[in-house]
Amino acid sequence: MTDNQPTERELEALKVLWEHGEATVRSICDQMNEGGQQLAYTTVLSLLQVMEQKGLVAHRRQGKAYVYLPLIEKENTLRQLASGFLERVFDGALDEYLVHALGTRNVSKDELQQLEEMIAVARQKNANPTDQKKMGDLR
Amino acid sequence: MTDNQPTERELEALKVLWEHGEATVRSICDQMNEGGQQLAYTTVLSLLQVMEQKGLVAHRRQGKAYVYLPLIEKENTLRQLASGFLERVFDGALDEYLVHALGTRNVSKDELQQLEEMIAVARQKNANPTDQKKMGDLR
DNA sequence: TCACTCCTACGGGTCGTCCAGTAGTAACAA
DNA sequence: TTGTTACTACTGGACGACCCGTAGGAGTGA
Repeated sequence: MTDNQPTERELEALKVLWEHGEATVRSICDQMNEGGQQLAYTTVLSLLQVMEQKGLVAHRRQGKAYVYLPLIEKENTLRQLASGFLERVFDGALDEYLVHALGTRNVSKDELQQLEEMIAVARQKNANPTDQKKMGDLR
Repeated sequence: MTDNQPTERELEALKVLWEHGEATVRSICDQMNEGGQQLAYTTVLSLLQVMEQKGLVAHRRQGKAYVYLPLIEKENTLRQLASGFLERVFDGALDEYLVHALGTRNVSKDELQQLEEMIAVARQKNANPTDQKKMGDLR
């Protein structure tokens, strides 16, 4: 049913909806344009109409305006986008991705800290305490 | 001039060219189809013709066939794609990206190890910022 | 009633992706 | 020579994503 992945532009609109729960076309348009780009009102309206056809959003009338709300869940969507991109561009090699992402800009100390914590968590998940067949090569 | 980023399909063709240095349309087509998809020969040819117009590749005649070669560099291209995606989808939050990418599948011990090493390198760079002002130009 | 301002609907343009159909050429057999 | 096979490149068009100008409807104040 809903294996329809949003395009990148559609994702922008979804972000607004996820943040606010629901929003009018005008409000979505304004917020999408806060980042510097200038999309016409009708462009955003068309976008939402297509998205509704795909089952990504729904709308209800409020006065003379439409209020749109998201139908798909944020976490799932982002996860699928992240892994899809990783697969298509870096053939699934997470470290390859990271080395390029890290190469672009300076990463703050805090960010590095968070990354390390995430890796620690993943490592714990990985380690299955019941079958420690091998030596203690915890690094 | 060449700020023309390749699309995802174009990137597939570029990967083949980066790996082999240069290749005929037939050979590129075959290798793009190894992953399971089935693109028609003419599809790949059209793709390459468009890419040539964009300045991403060039070709020379070899017998009756065309041999294409890449005009843009791999590392730079991947870096720009990685950071572009990160920016557009995750608003630049590397940890956000990682938590979703990690959530999709199991990450091997080796991969985690490599990730940690990369973070260690980044941390060092942070501590000693004088000698990588030029990182962006070099690779 | 008229002008103004907001809204949605509609049609069309550009670009990326894809391919069927077509035409050219070389090799080889009848 | 003729025609068949097996390659090649080229052309035109379909479709979806993205974008917007314009038309038309509805409310509001003068």
